[in-house]
Parts: sequence; C-alpha cells; structure tokens
Amino acid sequence: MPTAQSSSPEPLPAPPQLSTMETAVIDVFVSAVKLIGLPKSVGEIYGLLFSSPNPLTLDSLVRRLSISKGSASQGLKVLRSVGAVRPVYVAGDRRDHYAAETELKKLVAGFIREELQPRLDSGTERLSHLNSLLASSHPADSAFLSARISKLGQWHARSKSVLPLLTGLLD
Amino acid sequence: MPTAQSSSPEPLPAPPQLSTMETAVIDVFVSAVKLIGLPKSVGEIYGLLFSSPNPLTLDSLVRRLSISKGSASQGLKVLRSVGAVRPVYVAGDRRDHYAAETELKKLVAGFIREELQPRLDSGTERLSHLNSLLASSHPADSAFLSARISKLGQWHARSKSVLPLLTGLLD
DNA sequence: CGCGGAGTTCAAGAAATTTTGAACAATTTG
DNA sequence: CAAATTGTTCAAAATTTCTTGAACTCCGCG
Repeated sequence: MPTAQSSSPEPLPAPPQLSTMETAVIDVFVSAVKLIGLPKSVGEIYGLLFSSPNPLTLDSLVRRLSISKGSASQGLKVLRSVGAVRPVYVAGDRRDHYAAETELKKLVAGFIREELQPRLDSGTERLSHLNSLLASSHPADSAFLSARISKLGQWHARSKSVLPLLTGLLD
Repeated sequence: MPTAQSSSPEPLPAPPQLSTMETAVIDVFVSAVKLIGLPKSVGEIYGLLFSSPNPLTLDSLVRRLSISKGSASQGLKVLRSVGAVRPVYVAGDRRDHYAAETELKKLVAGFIREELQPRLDSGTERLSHLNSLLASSHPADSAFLSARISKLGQWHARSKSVLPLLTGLLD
C-alpha cells in the first residue's frame, strides 16, 4: 500500500506532493527532454516513473504531476513509441501500469529510430529535389551550386551511416 | 559588382527574391536547425550563406531573407559561436562579410562544444545535488533511489565520454 | 444491452519562444 | 569633431508549441 489515499472529504484533489528527491529527478529529465526537443510533460512523466519503485497508472501520473489526462496520455504515447516506458501487467487491475526503461542504449536507439531516422529519410527526397532543380538553375552559379549540393549529399550519407553506429557506443 | 543595386526611387525595399534553388536549400537548413533546437532564422541565414558563392553582409541577409536586423545579428552570433560561419575580410568595405563553414566535422564539433557540453557540465552539479538529497530521503525508498541515481551517474559519465568521440567519426 | 471506467483525440486557451524595431554603442570618415 | 554607417541589445509583439478539458471510443461487467 503506497500512499494512504483514504476517503478525505476535501473537494480539491489534495496536493499530490512530490518529494524533494522526486522533484529534483524530474527536473533533470525535464531539462534533458527539452534539449532533445520533446515537451516538458514527457520529461515529467519519465522522471516520475524513473523515481518510482513500482509501475504507475496514467491516473497516478495525472494526480501526482498535476497535469491533464490529455498530456499524460500523449506523453505516454511518445515514451512508448521510443521504448522509454514499458507497460507492466498488474493482476486484477484493468488500468495500464507503466515502468521506466532504464537501459540507456535502448532509449537512445528508440529516439534515433523514431525521431531522427524519419527526418534523415525525408532528407533523401529533399536531396533529389535539389538535384532536379540544379538543371534549371542559372548557368553562372551552376558549378558552385552543384558542388554545394554534392556536399550536402555527403553530409547526408555520412549522417545516415554514423547515427546507427552511435547506439553501439553505449553499454 | 554582384547585383545592380542602382538608385531606384521605389519606397519599398523591392522583393529581394530568392531563387527556387536558394529557397529549397534554405528549407533544408531550416528543418535541420529546428531539429537541433535553434531558431528558424539561424537556418535561413546559414542556408543562404551556404548557397552563396560570395560572402554576404548582415545587410544583404536582412534584405534577401526579409528578416529584421536584430534577427540577423543574433542569428550570426549563434552561427559564429558554433563556428558555422566565418568572417571574411573584404578590402575597402567596413562591413563584416560572412561565409558558411562547410566542414561537417567542424560544425558538429562546434555544436557539441557550445550547446551540448555546457549542459552536460551543469549536469555534474545536478548529480551531486541529487546525491546530497539521498541522505534525507525516506529510508524505505532509499535503496531504490540510490540505485536509480547511480544509474543516472552512469548515463552521465557515458555521455561525457561518447559525445567527443562523435566528432572523430566524421570526415 | 446499458452503464461506467480507462484512455485517446483534438480544438481552443495558455505558455514559451522567436522576431521585430527602435534606441543605443562603437567606429569610421569627411 | 560631427555626421553617417554598422552592428548590438532588449522590451514588446508575433508566432509557434504545449497543455487543457470536454467529447468520444472501447471494453468489460452486471
């Protein structure tokens, strides 16, 4: 029995009160997550799960973090997609329970796969579009532009080959 | 003499008109730059410089991209700091001229040095703060939390050692 | 079946970030 | 030196992104 959630007559949800420790950990993940361009709520959710010995339900996240159900749902969706969070079956409870995945390699791999690779892939199309434009470009600049676009192509190829390697460097 | 900027009596700055090619290249850099969390204007500026055979002044950037002087100034500051842009001396012109740095390795190294490393460094302090909080945490969770914070420390150390390696994988 | 709990979706509001523009500082030049 | 030119700064406006909350879909249960 985690916290005594007894039948208090208060109309307000009663401050869910995060411990100082939890707040500090969450803060770390909020920063981290913003750095990689994901919304704060994702960091809050992951941070709380990371601090929690047992899996939590969407509902607990909503209460303890004071965020909306919508945010929690969307945040969990992202975390699930990158494999940062794992659903845990709990007997006799219809609700989903989630636990934080703590293997760095998995987290990075998931982020690369879901957030970075798709961009690189769309870059391939972009590049061929640029090459097609090259034909109709002003002849005077043509040589220069051709060189630059080829440079872009090099970058792109290099990125595509290096990103996956990154995963290998971890753990 | 690049563009004939003759004395036209028009009150409006006259649409600077980017070529289709330029627009497409800029578009690529705007996406890239947003991915890494920098403002669009930074991508626009770098994109135009990347497409340009000769170095451009702040003023040309303002006119051709139709952005404010403030944006251009701030954007160039960022680009200079990460070494994505190089000032080029032009005889008999008081203004600064800028050229795009196109060595991928340099760009990545600069970004890591200026934008990523500082965050990792502040993370060091954060971690020791967490460790100090550990003392005052509820004994029941103490073992679990201790393990999690140690995990965080591992991640941190691993990141600090891997990030610099990244540079070596390029070019 | 219909009710109720769990979770998702998405349009509208709130918050955060970026851009603007005008005032300022620093130089150069006539 | 004063005037003109170049670039910077920063508060306010504009834009973008995130969060909210209510409507909705699914399911399992009685």
